[in-house]
Amino acid sequence: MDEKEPLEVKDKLLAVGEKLFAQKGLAGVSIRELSQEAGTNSALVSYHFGGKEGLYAAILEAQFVPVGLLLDSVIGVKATPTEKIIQYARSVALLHGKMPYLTRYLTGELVNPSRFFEPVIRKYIQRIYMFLTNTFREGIESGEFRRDLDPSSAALALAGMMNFYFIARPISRHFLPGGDEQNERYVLEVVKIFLDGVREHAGEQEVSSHCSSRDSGSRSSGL
Amino acid sequence: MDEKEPLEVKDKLLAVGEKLFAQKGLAGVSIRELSQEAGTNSALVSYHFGGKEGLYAAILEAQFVPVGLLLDSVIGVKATPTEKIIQYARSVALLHGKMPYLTRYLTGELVNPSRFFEPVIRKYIQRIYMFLTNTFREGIESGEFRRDLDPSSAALALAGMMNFYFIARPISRHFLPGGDEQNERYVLEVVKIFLDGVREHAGEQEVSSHCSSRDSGSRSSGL
DNA sequence: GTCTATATTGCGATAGAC
DNA sequence: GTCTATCGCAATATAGAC
Repeated sequence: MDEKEPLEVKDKLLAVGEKLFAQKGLAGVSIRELSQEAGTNSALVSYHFGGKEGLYAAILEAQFVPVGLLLDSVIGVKATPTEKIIQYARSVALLHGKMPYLTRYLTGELVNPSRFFEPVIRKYIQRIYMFLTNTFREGIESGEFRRDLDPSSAALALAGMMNFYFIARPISRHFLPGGDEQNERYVLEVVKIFLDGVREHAGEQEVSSHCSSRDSGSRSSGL
Repeated sequence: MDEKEPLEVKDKLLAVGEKLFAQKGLAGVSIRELSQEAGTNSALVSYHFGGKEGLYAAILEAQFVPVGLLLDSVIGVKATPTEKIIQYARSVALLHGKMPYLTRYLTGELVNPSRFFEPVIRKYIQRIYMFLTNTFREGIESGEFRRDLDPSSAALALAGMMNFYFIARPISRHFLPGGDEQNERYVLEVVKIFLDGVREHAGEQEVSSHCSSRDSGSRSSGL
C-alpha cells in the first residue's frame, strides 16, 4: 500500500489538486494546469479519476475523513459540557493546523456548492450541529449555561468564530503573527469569550473566581 | 438617471450577474449563461463592461459601497464601546438583510480571491478591523472590557460570528426558521454571548445585575 | 444600443501507440 | 500505467449590419 516511491502519479495529482482546487475552486482549475503542475499529462486525470470532477470528489472526501474522526473522538466522551466545548475547540484548531486547506473546501462548498456538497459534506455539518446543540442543551440542564441560551444560535456562533479565523488567516497574517502559537492563542481567547464573556465583571480580576458556580479553575487550567 | 423603463439591458446584466456570480463564482459563470438569463446576447457584456471580468468588477464594487456607508455611520459616533459593538452588530445584520449576496462575495473572495480582491475589498476589511480593534482598546481602557482581552482576536471572533451566520444561512434554514426575526434573534444572542458570556453566573438569573460594574441595563434595554 | 455571425482560443475527454 | 495526438465543443471577444 505505501511503497517507497516518492510520489505515484495518482498521489501527485491528489496533492497538486488539493492545493489548486483550494486556491481557485473547481471551475477555476483546468486539467491541463493540474497535470502540468504535477509533471504529467491531462489524460492521466481521466485514467485515474474518471475526469476532473472525479479528482475533485476524491480530494473533497479525503479532506473530511479527519473531520469524522474528530467527531468520533469528541462525541460521547464522559465530560462536562464546558469541558466538551473546550476540547472541541482545541481539536478543531489542531485539525486545521494539520489540514491547511480544509477551511477553504468547507467554506467554498458552503458559498458555491458543487454537486458534491450534498453527498459528501452535509452529513458532517449535521453531526457537528447535533454535537454542539446537544452539548449546549446538556449544559443548560446542568446549570452550567444560562437557561435562555439558544442552542442553535450558540452552535452557529461558536462554529463561526472557529471557522472564520481560518478563513481569514491569509489576510489576518498582515496584522497578526503567524504560526501555531497564534492559533493556540486565538482558541484560548475564543473559549474565554464564549464561556465567560467580554465584560470586566464587578471590580475583580479573575472573573470566574466568584461569578461562576463551580469548577472555575477548568477555564485556565483545563486548557 | 433613473428613467421609468423597467430595466435597461445594462442594469439587467448587473442584476443577473449579481445572482449568478454569487452562486457559482467568477469562473463558474459564462457570459452565454449570463446574457441568456438576462434575455440578451453575450456581445452586450463586452459592450457595456468590456468583458466578463469588467462586469464582475462592477458588481463587486457595488456590493461594497453600502459597507463603506455603514462604516461611515458607525465610526466616530459618540457612544460607549459596548454601545458601539451593539450598534455595529445590528447594522451588519441589517445590511445583510438588504444585500443578500454580500456574504458570498466577501467570503468567496477571501477563500478564492480574484484579481479584484486587493484593489476593491482589502480597504474595507482594513477599516472594519481598525474600527473593531480601536473600540476594544477603548473599552479596555475604560474598564468595560477585561484588561487581558486581545483586540485582534476579539475582532476576528465577532466578525466570525456575524459572517458565518450568513454564510451558513442556506444550510441553517433546515433547522432554524428563516426570516428577518431569526436574524434579529441571532444578533441578540451573539451580542449577549460576546458581551456577557455563556455561563450562568453564581446562583442568579440576571447575570449582569451584580457582576458587571455598571450600565447593566444597556444589554437588555439598549437593544 | 442591440443584434447575428464568426474568429480564436482553450476546455475536457478519448483513441491508440508504447 | 503513461504518453502523444486529436476530436468535439464551449469559452470570450470582436466585426459589422441594423
